[in-house]
Amino acid sequence: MLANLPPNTVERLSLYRRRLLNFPFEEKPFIHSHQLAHLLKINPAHIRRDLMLMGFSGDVHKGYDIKKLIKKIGQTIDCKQIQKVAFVGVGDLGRAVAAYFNNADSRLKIAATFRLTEEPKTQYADVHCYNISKMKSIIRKEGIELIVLAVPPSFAKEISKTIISSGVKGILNFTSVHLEVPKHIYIEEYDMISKLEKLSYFTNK
Amino acid sequence: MLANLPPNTVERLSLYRRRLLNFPFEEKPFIHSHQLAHLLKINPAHIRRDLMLMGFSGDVHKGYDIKKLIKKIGQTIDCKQIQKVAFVGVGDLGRAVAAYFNNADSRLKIAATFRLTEEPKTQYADVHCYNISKMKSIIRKEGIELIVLAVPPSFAKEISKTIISSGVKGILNFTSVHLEVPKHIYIEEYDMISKLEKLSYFTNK
DNA sequence: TTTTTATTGTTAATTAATTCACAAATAAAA
DNA sequence: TTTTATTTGTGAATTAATTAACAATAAAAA
Ligand SMILES: NC(=O)c1ccc[n+]([C@@H]2O[C@H](COP(=O)([O-])OP(=O)(O)OC[C@H]3O[C@@H](n4cnc5c(N)ncnc54)[C@H](O)[C@@H]3O)[C@@H](O)[C@H]2O)c1
Ligand SMILES: NC(=O)c1ccc[n+]([C@@H]2O[C@H](COP(=O)([O-])OP(=O)(O)OC[C@H]3O[C@@H](n4cnc5c(N)ncnc54)[C@H](O)[C@@H]3O)[C@@H](O)[C@H]2O)c1
Repeated sequence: MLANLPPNTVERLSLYRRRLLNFPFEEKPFIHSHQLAHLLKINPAHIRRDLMLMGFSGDVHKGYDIKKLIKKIGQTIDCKQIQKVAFVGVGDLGRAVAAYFNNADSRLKIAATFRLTEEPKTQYADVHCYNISKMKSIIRKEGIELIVLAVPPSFAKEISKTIISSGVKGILNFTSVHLEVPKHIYIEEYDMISKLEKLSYFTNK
Repeated sequence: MLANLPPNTVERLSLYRRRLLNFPFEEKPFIHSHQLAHLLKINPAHIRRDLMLMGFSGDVHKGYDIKKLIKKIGQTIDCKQIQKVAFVGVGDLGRAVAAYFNNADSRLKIAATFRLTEEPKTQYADVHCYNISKMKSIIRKEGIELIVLAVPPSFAKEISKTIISSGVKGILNFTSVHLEVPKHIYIEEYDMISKLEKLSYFTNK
């Protein structure tokens, strides 16, 4: 359980949980590996293997107890205490992610959002939206460890420097800008266009 | 070049292109594998291998000619003719992706967007925004092949049925809902929260 | 009761992805 | 001219991810 899980397993466990939370488990409290696999379009052996890595067991006939599984995934991948997240840049993308995030059950908590001006709104995702100039002090005061960065590309580099010097542990970078970060900061990037272009390539054979 | 490239290579080639398009190649027309690798935080051998798979060669001392490389990536991963894309759901997320998309250079073209009502705006990303009721006929009339789906979860299943029956080839599904699609339709899903939860897991060791 | 059927847990096998390592090439330095 | 230093291109090695396979189990059917 405390063993180091492979990155892909961690990501899948998170996906299993989200799907299961949307599953009518009050009526159907158990699920088989092939059923969950079907929902996620992956191989059933994958699921059994991932759950095994967590040390989670199902019933050989009933399958997996969904409530227990959701709980176990939490114990495995969630941090022990609440870990605070800030959104830097709350335009279309930041707002979409923040809203989506607020529905998700986990031990991550949005503690602040930052943008250039405080107007016209001072709250997003039920937390205060501060002017970017207050970012460093608030990250420190609140003990924010994770950042979702979604500012316009032209500001990304400059803002990332402030973020890094505030002592965060991880950044999910949505800007397409290369950020120079020290090794102890974990950075994850994502590009939706590359997904679309991949889709295009493979639909054209 | 027409060889089947590994999925991860296709995705990376797209990323290389986006980074290179943001690179000042008018002043610095060549780039070395280790420089590009640094920008993308990957291994230089990775880059050399991916370019080799495309059949692209660099100069052993100057490195890779950036303009030529961008062109070669296009010839390799872009479709031959323009391939049309529609955005179904143009809320925060759909708008963010559509706007980002419009900056990106490729042979994909947003041909229409759809949402529940036509008000208050009838254009997004410079194309007309139609009422969802017109989706099927417009997908067919325009020959739209790819869909970016970003509607509220409660509508996703129903809307996906219409999309499928319209004869598209691929769907990039941002809703967290399981969609039943026939095998000949390529579907790609993405979940930002699982990325954040992964970030959380690995920043906590 | 016995047989059939289905599913888990797990090891082994396979496949895919990544990285290493180095020959070949050649510009720049000595 | 000769040496040194780099960097590409690529096969080989390694590592990670995925899938197959099946013994063990026990419910359900016969
Ligand atoms: N990776 C992807 O797939 C992807 C997809 C869409 C958008 N993007 C990128 O995400 C970023 C945000 O996109 P968007 O559509 O939400 O943009 P947007 O213009 O709607 O929002 C930008 C946000 O950043 C804030 N901001 C602007 N300047 C700032 C500053 N100096 N300091 C702090 N905050 C500032 C604005 O107040 C606003 O909240 C862009 O960089 C865009 O290119 C990436
Ligand atoms: N995968 C992820 O990481 C991720 C992240 C954020 C949001 N999401 C999901 O993406 C979707 C969109 O999120 P959002 O924040 O943009 O939501 P939103 O409410 O801002 O936008 C929804 C859009 O869908 C349109 N719509 C509503 N009902 C419709 C119908 N019946 N037919 C056609 N269009 C309809 C609306 O007009 C609007 O344009 C949601 O399902 C959300 O859960 C996923």
